[in-house]
This record gives sequence, C-alpha cells and structure tokens, in this order.
Amino acid sequence: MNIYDIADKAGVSIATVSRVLNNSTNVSQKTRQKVLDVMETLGYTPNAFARGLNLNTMKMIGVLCTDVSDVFYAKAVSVIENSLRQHGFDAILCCTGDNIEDKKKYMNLLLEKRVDALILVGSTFKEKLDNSHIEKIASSIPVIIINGLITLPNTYCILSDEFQAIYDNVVRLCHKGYENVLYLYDVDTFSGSQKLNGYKNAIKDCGLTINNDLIIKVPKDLNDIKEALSNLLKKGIVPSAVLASEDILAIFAMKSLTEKGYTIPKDIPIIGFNNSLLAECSTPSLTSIDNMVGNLCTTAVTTLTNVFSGEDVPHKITISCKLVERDTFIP
Amino acid sequence: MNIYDIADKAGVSIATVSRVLNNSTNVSQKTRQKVLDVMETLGYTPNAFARGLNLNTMKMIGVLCTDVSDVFYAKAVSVIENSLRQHGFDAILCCTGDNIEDKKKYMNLLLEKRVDALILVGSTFKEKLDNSHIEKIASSIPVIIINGLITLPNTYCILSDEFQAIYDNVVRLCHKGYENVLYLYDVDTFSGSQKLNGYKNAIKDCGLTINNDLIIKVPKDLNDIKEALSNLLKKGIVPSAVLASEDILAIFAMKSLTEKGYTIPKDIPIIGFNNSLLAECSTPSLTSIDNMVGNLCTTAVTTLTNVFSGEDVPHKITISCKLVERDTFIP
DNA sequence: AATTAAAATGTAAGCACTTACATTATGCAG
DNA sequence: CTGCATAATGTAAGTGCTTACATTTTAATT
Repeated sequence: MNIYDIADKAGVSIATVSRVLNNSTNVSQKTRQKVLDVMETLGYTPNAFARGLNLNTMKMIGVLCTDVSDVFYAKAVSVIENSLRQHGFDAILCCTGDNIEDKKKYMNLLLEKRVDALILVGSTFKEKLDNSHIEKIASSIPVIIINGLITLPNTYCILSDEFQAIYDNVVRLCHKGYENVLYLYDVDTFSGSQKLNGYKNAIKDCGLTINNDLIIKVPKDLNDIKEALSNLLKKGIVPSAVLASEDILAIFAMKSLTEKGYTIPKDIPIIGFNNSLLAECSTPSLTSIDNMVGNLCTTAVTTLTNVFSGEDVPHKITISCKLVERDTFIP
Repeated sequence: MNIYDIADKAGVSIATVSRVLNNSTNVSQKTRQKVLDVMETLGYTPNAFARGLNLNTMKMIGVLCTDVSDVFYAKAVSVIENSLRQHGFDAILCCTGDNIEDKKKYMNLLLEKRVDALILVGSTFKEKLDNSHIEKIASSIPVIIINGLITLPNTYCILSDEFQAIYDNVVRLCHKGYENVLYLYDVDTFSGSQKLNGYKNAIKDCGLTINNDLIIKVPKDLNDIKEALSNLLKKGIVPSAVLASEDILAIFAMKSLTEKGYTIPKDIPIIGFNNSLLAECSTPSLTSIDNMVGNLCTTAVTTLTNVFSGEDVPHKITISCKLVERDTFIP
C-alpha cells in the first residue's frame, strides 16, 4: 500500500496525501481529515526508504562503542539512546570490540546505511590510525567523540576531565600521607592515558618519584589481579592506597587485598573510577570518581543537534568529574 | 554521486554498475574491475535508501528492551547486536522504559523505519494489552520475544526456564532444612511471574504453606530493601535463606542482613539470579542462577534468520538455567 | 565462414515518496 | 457580478537504485 492508494480512496492527489504526511500547512482541514481517516482505516504506514531517498535522511545516528555489556558503555549508550529519541533520532548500535580494523569496517557500514552522524564512545584509537579514516567520515557527516580527542573539521569532542580527577585524588592521598599509591588500569585508550598521566603528574608534583611497580596494567579479571598483587607483595611492596581506572579493578583489588589479610579502608583505602552500580554493591562500598557519563552523553547529543541546526558549536567540551564518597575512602 | 556517475566514467551502463554492486555473476572480470576502480577513485558509497526502496529491506532489526543500563539487558543487547551483525544485520536499539504506551509507540516507530523484525527483550506486557498490538506488528514482520510468552502467528518465544530454576533451588533449600525461604523480586513481568510461581509451587510441593510475609516486592534500591527487611525482622520473622529474582536484590539484601549482624552464608544463605558481574564482585561472592542470556540471545537471532530463510521454526524454545556456585550458598 | 548457444551488456520500467511549478477553487472588495 | 489575491489542489519531474527483458558480443561448433 502506498500514497497512490490513499490518494485514490480519499479522492485527492498524491501531492495532497504527501502534504498531510508532512504536516504541510496548505491543506484544508476537511481534506486533511479525510486523508487521515483513509490512512487510519487502511492501516497505512509511510515508507521510510522512499522518504529517506528524497530527504536524504532517515533520522538515524550510528553509536559505536567497544562493548555494551560493560557497565560504563551500557550507561553511556542508554543515555545516548534516550536523548537521541527525544530529538527524534534512532540509534543504530554498533559494538566494535577492541580491534581497530573492525572499528573502521563498522564505521563504513554505518556510513553506507546513511546515518546522519556518528557518536563514538570512548575510542581506543591511536591518533595516527584515527585521523585519516575519521577525516574521510567527518567529511560527509558530523562525528561526535565521547572521551576521545581528535581535532578535525566536523568533529566534536566531549571529554570528562579524567586527568584532573585522578591528579586531584592522587595529590589528596599523598597529602594525607599515602605516598605509595598503587594505580591499576587495563586499557591504553585516550581516556586511559589521560588518567595515567594524571597519576604520574600528581606523583611528580608531590615531589615523589614514580615507582613503576606501582603502576599495574591488568585485565578485568579477578585472578589476574590477585596474581599481580601477590607479585607486588612478594617484592615487599605494600601499597598505602589503591586507585583504579575502573570500579571493577578496584573491587577485584579489594577482594584480593582482603584475602591477603588487609582491612579496607583501615589498612589500605581504595578509590575506583566511574561510580558504577558495582561501587554501590561492593562490601565495603566503593568510593569512586564519577566521570559524569550521563552529563557527557546528553551534552554529546545536544552538541549534535546544534550542529544539525547550523549553530556554532565548540569543538571540545570538558566536563569535570567528582568524587563520590563511600566506605573505602573518606577524604 | 550515484550509479550514473560511475557508469559514465567507467563507460558502461547503470545496470552493469548495479550488477557489480550486487556481485551478480553476469559481469566480465574486466568490466567488473574497471567499475570497481572507478568506484574506488571516486569514493562512491551506494545509497542504502534507494536500495531499501527496491529491495524493501535495509537489513535492520529493532531491538526493544526496558533499559540497557541494567546489567541483564546490557548483556542481552550486547549478544544480540553481535549475533545480528554476524548475519549482516544492524540493530536499532530502543529502550522503552516501563510504560506500556511508550512501548507501543516505539514499536510503531520502528515499524515505520521498516525494520525487518523486532526482538523484544523481557517484555513487561500483560497478556491482554499485548496481543492486539503485537498481532498487528507480527502481521507484517516476525517478532521474537526473549523471556516473554505470546502465542500468535509469526511470533517466536525464546525462554529461559526460570520457573524450574527457582523451583528446583527452593526445593533444594527446603530439603536442606531452610524452610523459611525469603523471596525478593521487583517487577511483575512475565519472567517475574514465572519465577514467583516457581517459588510458590516449590513451597507447596515441599508440604509447606506460603507465608506472604516471605514474598517481598521491592524496587532495586538499597534503602528500600533495608527497610523491607527491618520490617520483616520486627515482625519476628527471620528468613532461613534468601532467594532473589535478580542479583542486585540479593546483594542489597545481603548488605542489609550483614548490617543487622547476620553472617552470610553461615546464618543465612543467599541465592541471586542472572549470574551477572555483580555476583562475582560482591563480598562474599554471590551464588547465582544463570539464566543463560547469551544462549537465549544467540538462539533468538538464529531463530530469526531461520524464519527469514523460510525454515520451519518452533514457536517456543525453552533453555534451562543453571546454578553457579559461589560463596553465599554451597549446595 | 555461417550458425548458434551462452555470456555480457543495455534499456526502461518500476520502487514510494517530495516538491517546484501549474492550475483551480474560494472569498472578498469594488 | 467581475476581478483578483490567496488558499487549495494537482501535475510531473526528480531521488538512486534493481531487474525483467531486449540486444549485442563472444566463442564454440559445424
């Protein structure tokens, strides 16, 4: 069933039907109602492909992330999807995994589907690999990057100030006398390196020297973390505090340390990152740095709609994190 | 840029270009390469809307769930998206929230976008409201329902046997002497009622009587759960074990009970549901019933592709759950 | 070289809309 | 009752692709 059928039954031309469909003003109330009635009784649904072909948009946005089953991405995607919907857009979800070639491939696929824009959540790209490919994409549609930094035309970055957040908290710990702060992280994304730099700079600025044994890269796996901590302790190094780039790492570290006989936070305070549900669930509940995902993501969508409406939009917006105090560290 | 431009530069007709685009066999290797080269140098991307208009599909599937930021849905959506992609489909994500009217509205929106099918994850619909609307949708595209039950043409249900899982574990607890099993749940979805029935039937089959004080409906909120448990204890009722319809409820219950001075699992064993990351993270780690989301979701996608390829597909597939033993209950 | 089947390519008619432009209807002033 | 601006409607030309059918080319066979 198409616009012709409706036009027939309603005794009007297809142009009029189309006008009704598009809420055009130049239709008399009477015919509009007549057309709507016919649509209703015939159960007509306009064909989005034909509209897309004409209007060159189907109001869809590609949303790329590494893995939605991860709490952080899940939250981000949730907020993005909701905000987009409020603006009349649908979200095509695309979980790319870590592989860069896959990411490129999926971006191209989305481009072929003629999405109106791309939102990248937490790109793990290295600058060099990024630019050429993103540049090509950004030449046809706007690209919004959440927690990633790329400086190119038609590219907009929404960042949480993770560097500062880690920096501030490491400094705070140092000033309170916790000088052997263990830093746990798992990936070398842009965001990951920001945090790591925050840690390193803080240590330096506190007049301490960086101890590479206290910077541990581990996968998000309880056993791996146990082992890493065992090795550390075997070396005779006992961290005076733990800071992790993600809640899950902090929690697994806490479990491991508790097992080793340490009491959290009395012996070793711990701070996580992301302020996820995990932080609230753990025992003792985890003090965590909130990276304001919600804020980040709504800002991303607002930015996008502003770009669409031709407004002048800053190419980089930074949002502060904030510490959420729970039981594993009370400042 | 379109197919005509490519045809021009390559010195062939648009039909040939189209054939190259569709990997049609009837093109000589020489011209195919020539066309591909032109596409490459001109940076041509075929227009998905035009293809959609012709082929009446854009290979997109609507995926509806209540809220992706919830760990269970996040996992489900993740697996679904991945499986779909492996079969060449994109997923349009749609988080509906709890409201039924919203769900209907969003389904219609997806239908207007001409998705090839709908996958509903954990519908919260009541039968009566469901049928008429779903029936209309299923009359034009297949509808796959994960953990929901609807018997209609062109509708396929993939269920985890939650009834049995709860039943078995309650029976097991009873046989071990834990006769006052507290059951915590939060929503009255289909899945929710299955579990509740499992609990009730098990109690009855163990020759006990159902104590309504031991069936508590609470939101996923630590304070609410604390309060609910306080009230229970005030009545002088101490549960001998706790079973929850979701890990998070179990964990919050554990926190509350620990606070009240009970030791888990020595005094009160606890079993969660979903076997989410939360279960692994809690202290003590939570024994949880795994509802096999991954399995459920890949089966859903396989079912869908089978439907597309015209195979005869069962309208209901049930998958067993399994208990994952951790520290809060060792059978 | 003529014949012919198969392979390669081209032509043109959809697919279901939007919209610029043309035409007709309406209502109001003179 | 005519004239005319304005509102309402219609006509037709895109939008970029697919594909049935027609035509041409190729190569194998006689």
